[in-house]
Amino acid sequence: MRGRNEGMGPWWHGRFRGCGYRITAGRDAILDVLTRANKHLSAEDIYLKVHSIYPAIGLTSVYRTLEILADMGLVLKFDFGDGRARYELAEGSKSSHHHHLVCTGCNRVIDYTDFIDEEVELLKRTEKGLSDKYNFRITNHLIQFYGLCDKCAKKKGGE
Amino acid sequence: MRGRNEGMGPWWHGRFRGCGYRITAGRDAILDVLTRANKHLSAEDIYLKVHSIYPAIGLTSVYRTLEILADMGLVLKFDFGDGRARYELAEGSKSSHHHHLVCTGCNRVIDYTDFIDEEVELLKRTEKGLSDKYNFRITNHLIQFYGLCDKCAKKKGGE
DNA sequence: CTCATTATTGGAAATGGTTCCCATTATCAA
DNA sequence: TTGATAATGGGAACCATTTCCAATAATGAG
Repeated sequence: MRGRNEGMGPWWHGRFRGCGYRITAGRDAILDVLTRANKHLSAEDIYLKVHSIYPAIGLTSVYRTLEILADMGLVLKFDFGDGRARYELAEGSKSSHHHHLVCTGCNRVIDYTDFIDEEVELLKRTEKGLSDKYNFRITNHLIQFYGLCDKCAKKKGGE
Repeated sequence: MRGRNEGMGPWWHGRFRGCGYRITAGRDAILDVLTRANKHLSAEDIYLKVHSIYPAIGLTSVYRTLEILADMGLVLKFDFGDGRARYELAEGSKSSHHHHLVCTGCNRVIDYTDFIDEEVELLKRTEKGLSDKYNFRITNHLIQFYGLCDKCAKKKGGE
């Protein structure tokens, strides 16, 4: 039952301290929500969930913390085209590496893990090539497919 | 000098008419700017450029036209993370298919065409698989790499 | 443990890209 | 030419995200 880190707090405390950031109740709560969530959440989603655990939280702090987390690479920030950013914990906890399939009709997002291995393998090679050629330190990649889900295809696409 | 379509107007008139849209001076000017541009432009960039050709244009019309163009697949809309969307003509005119390398430090964007063939080949296969499995009609894909360009890497990344 | 330093906070206001509204104008088919 | 109506543009509305700042809380030193 007990993990290997009893007495030393959650896994991310070390990361935070290592970067000179303080541990606060708000940040604890945000990380808690993110760890629990298995979907990509908007800042407001996160704010609401955190608020029910820790009502003193402010939306501003949510944004600030998410920015820090994204900078540290603990959180990935996505844009699915509906005007608000989505956040999800970078792989490590529950979530495995996946990419997104976005319906441009209803904004539904499907996480897929199929083909991921092949994709990641190619991406690694491409990353290497690009890093060398353009002298970039690549830290991340984004792959998304856009299209219409079955429902939206029926509505719009003829028939 | 003369193209093969003298007398019948620009290439996109047909596409527009085919979709039931009217041809207007503003739309002409917007397409003109987009065709000329070889970079991804923001809506405001486009507005300013069009404004110098056709001062009567309004920003609202630029947004409206871009949305139509994106829906028709003539224009691709990108988010590079700086809070404003970028648009570029889908391949066909000058531009060849490319992907983007985005510097998270200074927001510089590099278009690259290296590795594209391999990537596109894999993407095609993946698209096929995803379409079948999730019953999606995939119309588009997005690949971007994020990282720090040489300059930003020097500033931030130690040294 | 206490204190001082200073990062962090939350609320309200500001920002800024994008969309909405609507009276006016322009396109296009007949 | 004309009528139906799509398209326009300007300003206001919208809304996610940032900024500002005085109050608060986390941390390290003593």
